[in-house]
Amino acid sequence: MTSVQKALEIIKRGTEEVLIEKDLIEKLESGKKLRVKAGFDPTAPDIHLGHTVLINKLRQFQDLGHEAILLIGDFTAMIGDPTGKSVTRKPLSREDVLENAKTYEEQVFKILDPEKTTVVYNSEWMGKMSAADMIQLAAKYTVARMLERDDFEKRYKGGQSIAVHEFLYPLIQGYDSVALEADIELGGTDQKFNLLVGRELQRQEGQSQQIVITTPILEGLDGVQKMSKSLANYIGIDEASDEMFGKVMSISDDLMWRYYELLSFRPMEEIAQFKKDIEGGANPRDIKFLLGEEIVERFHGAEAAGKVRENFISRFKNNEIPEDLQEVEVKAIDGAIAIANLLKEAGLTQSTSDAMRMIKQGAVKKDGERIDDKSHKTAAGETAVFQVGKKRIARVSVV
RNA sequence: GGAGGGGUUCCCGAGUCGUCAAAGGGGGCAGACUGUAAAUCUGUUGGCUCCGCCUUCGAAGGUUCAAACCCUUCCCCCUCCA
Repeated sequence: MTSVQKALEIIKRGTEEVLIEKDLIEKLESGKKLRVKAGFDPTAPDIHLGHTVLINKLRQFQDLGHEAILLIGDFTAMIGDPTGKSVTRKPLSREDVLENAKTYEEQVFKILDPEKTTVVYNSEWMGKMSAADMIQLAAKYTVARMLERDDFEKRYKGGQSIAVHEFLYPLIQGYDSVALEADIELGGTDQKFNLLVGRELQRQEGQSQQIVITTPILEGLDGVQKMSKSLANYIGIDEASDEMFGKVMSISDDLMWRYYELLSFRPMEEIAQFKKDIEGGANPRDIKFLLGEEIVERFHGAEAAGKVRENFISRFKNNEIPEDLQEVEVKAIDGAIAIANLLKEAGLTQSTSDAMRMIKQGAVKKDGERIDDKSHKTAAGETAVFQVGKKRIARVSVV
């Protein structure tokens, strides 16, 4: 296998589409250091593993010796979001954008090598553009072709509104590729249209057209819907190591392979071997341990990764209470507090009604002892570990 | 501008004056079984000072002993016509 073939194999792993593969091979064969662009809107600074699929791909290019260009879409973010969501997002202030971008960079550099990454802001060139320039840019694309975009088409046919400025977003994103002379652009599958506009604009400028590589949208912990904060099915890269590990352990075995493909840097041959091991009787849980450890190591370092498995086993298998758990203080009324109120005040249940339900269902434990008496009280001065189910736990002091 | 249809608890979706905190499904949570997997079974899914009470059915008023269901006004959404 030639080095180009090897590179191609790494690049294609876990991607949805590569357009056009033949041209990619050509670019790789040229031996040139390729400029690989990936854009981010600095609107939501909290990155979760779903976002890292793309960043991982960028990292792989870095490892292959190419130049990673992290484009922060500060210009676009300041105008507002065009994705056709019913609620128009409020435009961000310059300060918000810069603040978010900074957070973004910090998080992204847990995956990317900062030394080999070029960070650029599209306000750099877009901010200088005059109205006349903008019109000229708009002249390069037709309405008919704009309407080819999936969501535009749907909305147009469905009689829903499309604001004129929404047509400008693909153009701006495409122009970014012209300004950067990108060889390759990475994006989620939902970005495909925008990425292709980049190719078209580059062609008109007489540039070599960028290769478009789309990555799939990662499923969340439920294995069905896309990972997102609002669906509460995500693993944030800032989460505590035990938490992160626990969440990885909670995914289904089927989903594990998806995560391996998109989130792990282990070679695919090794992953294939894991599958064989399981067929031969290995416990899938142990293979999942390895995935969890790799992910924890990436975001928390080797030391943290060395401990998570042990913590996990002692807590869930041996039912031990973890050492560093959340400490909460709760105020007593007349020298004591009823169990339902304590749980609610400690944030372990949503309401006292919810707490009552949990008690009835046998989900509540105090220092490891199940509590099924809802009139149970805890006196002021007492400190105990309270649990609701397996996941909610805290050390509560009554004051 | 004209005609019609609709807004119900996290989502979908029944209900159309009392027996409705509101069927059913989905999702969530919890218990059992496990590997905090899957599958399965069970329970639960507005709030509270929790064997009882309080507040919900787009909003505000009104009729009634009693309304999610009837009336009025308003807000929003959808379909068709122009």
